[in-house]
Amino acid sequence: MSVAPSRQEQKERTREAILNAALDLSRDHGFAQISLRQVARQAGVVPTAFYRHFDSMDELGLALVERSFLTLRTMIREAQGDPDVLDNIIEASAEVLVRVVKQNRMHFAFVARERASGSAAVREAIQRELELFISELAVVLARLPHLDRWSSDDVKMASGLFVRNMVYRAEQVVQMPEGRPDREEEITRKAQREMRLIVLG
Amino acid sequence: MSVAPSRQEQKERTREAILNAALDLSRDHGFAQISLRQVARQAGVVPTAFYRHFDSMDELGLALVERSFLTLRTMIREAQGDPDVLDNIIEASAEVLVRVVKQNRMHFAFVARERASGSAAVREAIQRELELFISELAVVLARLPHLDRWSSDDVKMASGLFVRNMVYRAEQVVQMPEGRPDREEEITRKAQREMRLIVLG
DNA sequence: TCCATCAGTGAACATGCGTACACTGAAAGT
DNA sequence: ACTTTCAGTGTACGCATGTTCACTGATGGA
Repeated sequence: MSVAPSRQEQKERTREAILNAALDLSRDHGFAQISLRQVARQAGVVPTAFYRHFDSMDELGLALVERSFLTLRTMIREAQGDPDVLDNIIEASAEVLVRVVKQNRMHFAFVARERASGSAAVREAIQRELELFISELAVVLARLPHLDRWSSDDVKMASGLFVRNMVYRAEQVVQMPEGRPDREEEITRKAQREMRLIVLG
Repeated sequence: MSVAPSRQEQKERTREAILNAALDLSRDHGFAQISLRQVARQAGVVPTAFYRHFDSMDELGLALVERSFLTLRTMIREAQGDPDVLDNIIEASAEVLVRVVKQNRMHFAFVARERASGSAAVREAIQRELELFISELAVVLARLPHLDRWSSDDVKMASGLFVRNMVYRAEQVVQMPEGRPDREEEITRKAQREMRLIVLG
């Protein structure tokens, strides 16, 4: 027998339901095109209940950006701790990229999609988070054998190229049909070659 | 005294007005979020008149993609003819990029924005055109001093990196405030360094 | 036990939407 | 001179939207 959830717990569950509903609907139509009522319907809640959790769709969007980048940050933190990754950053990071993106397909799809379009608020939030991510990655890259002699500007530039490439490859993985390990391997391989090109430049 | 325009001419003018209205409105809200009625209003035409030119907003979107890539193709054709560009592709192409993007700000903004989001039809059309553009650029790149010994796969990859970089820098130029030649120069310089990094890899 | 809190309800509204339809009147074909 | 064509008009429709408001009833502190 499960105990009755507390008020807080129940509210949190509904909030999650709304976030997931929005993420799910964004997949097909893009976040900017979905309506408050659609989200509420998908979340199994009446439209007005939406306002108990978010003031507007814009706020929902910002919450989704935050949640998505939490995943990305976790990824880079783990990579920093793993000695394998530091020894062999290119091969490892390309593989990690494909794996993590596959596991968090929806979040990456959201970021990749809404980065350039979407509402102004969402777009700006993503741009800011992405800059932050590039800076964080630059710190990791600076400790690489080939790059420890580069100027910090150069490292940051390489980090930027890395991340832009990641975003692009993430788009591909996201658009990739489910049961195609061959396509997946091809993407991993191409990403590796491109990253090598950047780092060995 | 101007002569009365022929039926055809007048129809073409209205078509252009609709295209420009859509491009203009897309700037602020994204193409997918603007309505048929908004476009008609901005074009100075009644909503039902829209149907005399396009079957749906999707078709309007495809027409916009086509028109935007015409600009891009013209650019690369000109670059191919110019000996300056071939001798010195990196410096020249970065400058050309910034200049052309500035002149066709709206078209580039449209492509950059709708590439990842927008309706499925528009998205796919842009993806297709972009692939085509990468192939065309690869032909140009293959004739460069450093790259003439590369495998065609490698050249195409470099071309892909080039174009993705271009799209990214175009996004920046588009978002750039009007009277800021310093920012413009900075973008040109960064783009040059990145392209050099790619080609000399 | 009583009572305040507050997550979720349900009806109502004004508004903007896409599209169907019958129309008008000038241009172009005969 | 006539008739046909057809770009653009004006009305009307059913529908989904965001937001308002008064409400309900279980939770949880007193």
